[in-house]
Amino acid sequence: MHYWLIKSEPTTFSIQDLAQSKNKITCWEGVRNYQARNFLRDMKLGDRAVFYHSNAKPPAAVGIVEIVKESYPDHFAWKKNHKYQDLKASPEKPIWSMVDVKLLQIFPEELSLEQLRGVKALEGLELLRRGSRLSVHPVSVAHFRVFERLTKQK
DNA sequence: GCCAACGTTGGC
DNA sequence: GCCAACGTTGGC
Repeated sequence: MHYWLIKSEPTTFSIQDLAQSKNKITCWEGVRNYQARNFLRDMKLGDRAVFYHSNAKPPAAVGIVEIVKESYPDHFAWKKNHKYQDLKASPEKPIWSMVDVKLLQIFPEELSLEQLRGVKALEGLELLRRGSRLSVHPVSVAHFRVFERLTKQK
């Protein structure tokens, strides 16, 4: 099993929105960065990911999701006038991928970016790297365990 | 609203 | 293939 971190702006799609989705499952559409897309394609059934609210007040890790469907074409890329439309994509040449994720847990208390930066055991986490913008990236087992431990302490 | 740190585009 | 210009992300 592998672990990941996925970012979403809560004004676009928050973890509360996920909690209210049918079966608490959503497709993770709209990734338009090749590196992030490639990580989506590496995701396997049963993998878990930290759900992170970017551009939020405060930015914070807010819960855990499970991958319930492996990568498949992101059809929003050829949906006319859609905000995720990419004119170079088509059903024959999808370019972009998405996965389905299911909510496992909403943290009882958010783990703010500021708080995470203070955790020594999280050193090296991509999210905390200066200038990091990757909206999907791997998290080591050790780092994932730290998130679990931090939520239990509450 | 500012701006650093990217990633992408396109001229050459 | 280089790189300037531009657009985006996302913390602050």
